[in-house]
Amino acid sequence: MAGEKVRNMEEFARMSGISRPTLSKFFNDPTSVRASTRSRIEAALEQFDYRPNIYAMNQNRKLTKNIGIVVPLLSDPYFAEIARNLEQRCIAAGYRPTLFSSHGDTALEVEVLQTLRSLKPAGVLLAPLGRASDNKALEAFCAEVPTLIFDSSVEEIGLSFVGSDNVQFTTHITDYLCRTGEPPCFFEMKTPANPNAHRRRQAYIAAMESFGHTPEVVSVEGEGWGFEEIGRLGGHEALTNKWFSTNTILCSNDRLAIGLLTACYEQGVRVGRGQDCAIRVAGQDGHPHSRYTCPPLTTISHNYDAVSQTAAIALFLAIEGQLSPWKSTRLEGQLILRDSA
Amino acid sequence: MAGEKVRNMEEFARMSGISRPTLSKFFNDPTSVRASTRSRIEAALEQFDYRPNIYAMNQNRKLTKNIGIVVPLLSDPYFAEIARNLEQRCIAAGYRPTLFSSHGDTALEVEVLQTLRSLKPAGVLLAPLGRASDNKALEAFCAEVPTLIFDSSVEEIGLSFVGSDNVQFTTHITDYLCRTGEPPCFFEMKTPANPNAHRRRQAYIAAMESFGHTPEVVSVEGEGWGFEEIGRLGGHEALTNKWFSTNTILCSNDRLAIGLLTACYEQGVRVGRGQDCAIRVAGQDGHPHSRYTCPPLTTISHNYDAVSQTAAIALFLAIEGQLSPWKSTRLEGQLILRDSA
DNA sequence: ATAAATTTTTTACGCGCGTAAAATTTAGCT
DNA sequence: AGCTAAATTTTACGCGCGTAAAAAATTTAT
Repeated sequence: MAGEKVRNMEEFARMSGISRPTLSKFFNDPTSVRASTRSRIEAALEQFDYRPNIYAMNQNRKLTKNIGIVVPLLSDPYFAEIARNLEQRCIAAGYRPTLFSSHGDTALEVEVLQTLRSLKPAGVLLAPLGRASDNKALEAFCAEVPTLIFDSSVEEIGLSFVGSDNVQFTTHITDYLCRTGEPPCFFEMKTPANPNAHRRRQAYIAAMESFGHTPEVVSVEGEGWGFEEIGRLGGHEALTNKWFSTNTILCSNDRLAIGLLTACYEQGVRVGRGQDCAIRVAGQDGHPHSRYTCPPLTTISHNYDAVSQTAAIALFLAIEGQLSPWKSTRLEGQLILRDSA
Repeated sequence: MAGEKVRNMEEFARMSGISRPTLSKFFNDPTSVRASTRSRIEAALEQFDYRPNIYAMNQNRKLTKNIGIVVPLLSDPYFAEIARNLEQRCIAAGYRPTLFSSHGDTALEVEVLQTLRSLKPAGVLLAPLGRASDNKALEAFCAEVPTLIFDSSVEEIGLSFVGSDNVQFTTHITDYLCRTGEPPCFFEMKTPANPNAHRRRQAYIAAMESFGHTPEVVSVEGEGWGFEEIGRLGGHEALTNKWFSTNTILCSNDRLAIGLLTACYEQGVRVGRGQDCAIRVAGQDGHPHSRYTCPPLTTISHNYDAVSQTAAIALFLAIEGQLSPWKSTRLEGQLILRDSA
């Protein structure tokens, strides 16, 4: 690790007494050389400080070891968490992940894809913006680069899709709410950013009807990715105008719920399942912050680990040649019972 | 933009009728060629789909256009937000930023620096882990790569330091709390992750003494970067054992405050400045989430824009040869009054 | 021990672009 | 128009490594 610096592979070949092409093979895949050779190289790496020049490496290689990870909004801890998880898995598998965020902006997402193209990645893990995505650009990109879509599906694009089973999410938590109190109203954005929201609304309606209740959907205005503020403002409006027909509110996602909780606080409405509480609020996503709201938020959580593992493994297999037909994998979530509902 | 693909610069030279060396100059810096030539090249770029191969580009260039951005924990929205801000500034200035997170782990921070080395970046914007950083590794890195330290200072390392004026932060908010109610106790981690926390404690003590009050510091156990949980558990302990000598609590940072608010909720302690409230809680940082706590958190906010602008500009100047002596810039924060205090 | 299979070495070329130096063209100015 | 300064073209080499092919060495099997 420490030791005198070596300028290039040729010099390292001389110093270590191993031919350059063999070293090249080693750095490309350590298991591709005989075990005895490998240990000789590793011993030399201890003595000398040498790392291959990544630019020269990637220049002629048909396939780099780069993997791009793209999320719609890195400042959302949910995406930050899943990105971290994916990043670690890529490193563990010997790839070089690079993190990108579309920052909730269509044009930026397209730019990220452009940047990604020039990185010549072996593969890409992409969570699209959703409704705001430039679908043609996505399609063109997927045709060029092996891309696995996660979180938010966009038709049958890319290698496969891995995400959560939104229908199960909403059905499950709706069922819980119905069994433990008044049936819930559904609180959502009128023009949600991604298709998961539509699935959740539909699942809510279907679940309510199957339980013999009348679904009540409250859709509030608001554009963009500032969900908390949309939830807060929408919450104020809904509370003031008594749009909620029952004392239980299921939010389309946790960030909206967080905003609604703030609105409730600001209107002096007590939230929780206690006798002294006026309404119950539940979210969906298992957002990292949901534990720390007041009251702590009852929600149904993504299986972060399973989603990222499934996505990563599917991409690795595709990169390594194990092509399988397009498939959609949707993982179940887990109900997290807290004080808010 | 759209049009037939061109394989390399030579082919693009033929197609556009402009010599390859001139194109090379153009792609390195568009303003370095005559305006008429520039517009001819830009016209050709509209017709043909060509982007220089970044690997070939960076192979021989003494200085790449890469800039590394390193934060200690990307899943903390505060760092995510400042990283986003820096990223945009780099792009606007014609650089290629790459985002890294140390994920709160010393070994990972060292690994990130290793990875960064092989990227041969023109410069790096680095927010160190702080106490957990491997200072020798940081020093060695800074000696090799132009590095601007931000957020959390580590001796006189790198080009310069840009961050917030923690003394001003704490003095200002302590003053506010003293003027509007009982003087605050100070709530912090016993072994904080970064040096800013020490400055804040000291500034609190100094401020209290200068106002003629007795400082009361409550330090709670807890390791790592799960500040909310540390604040919640420590909050329970402090409330149960009546460690707070006044009804006002100034937290070392917002995430700790968020955890404390949850503890208060769980113990049925009403927080706010109303008559019916038992205690007041304030934070420090202007965390993106602080608006949505219940009650919304009174805090003193970093000047995100100014910090990132100052940091970015300082780095750009250094990269472009305008070397100036090491300097520490600490920017003032702005008090944000909300319901919690 | 000998042949066969595998691995390593030798040799050699090319990737796409940066960059230097000299020759040539173009623009700016009186 | 004529001159100078600046920009562009021509020519040519090199960066560090991937990779192919053939020769040599090593390991494994018989």
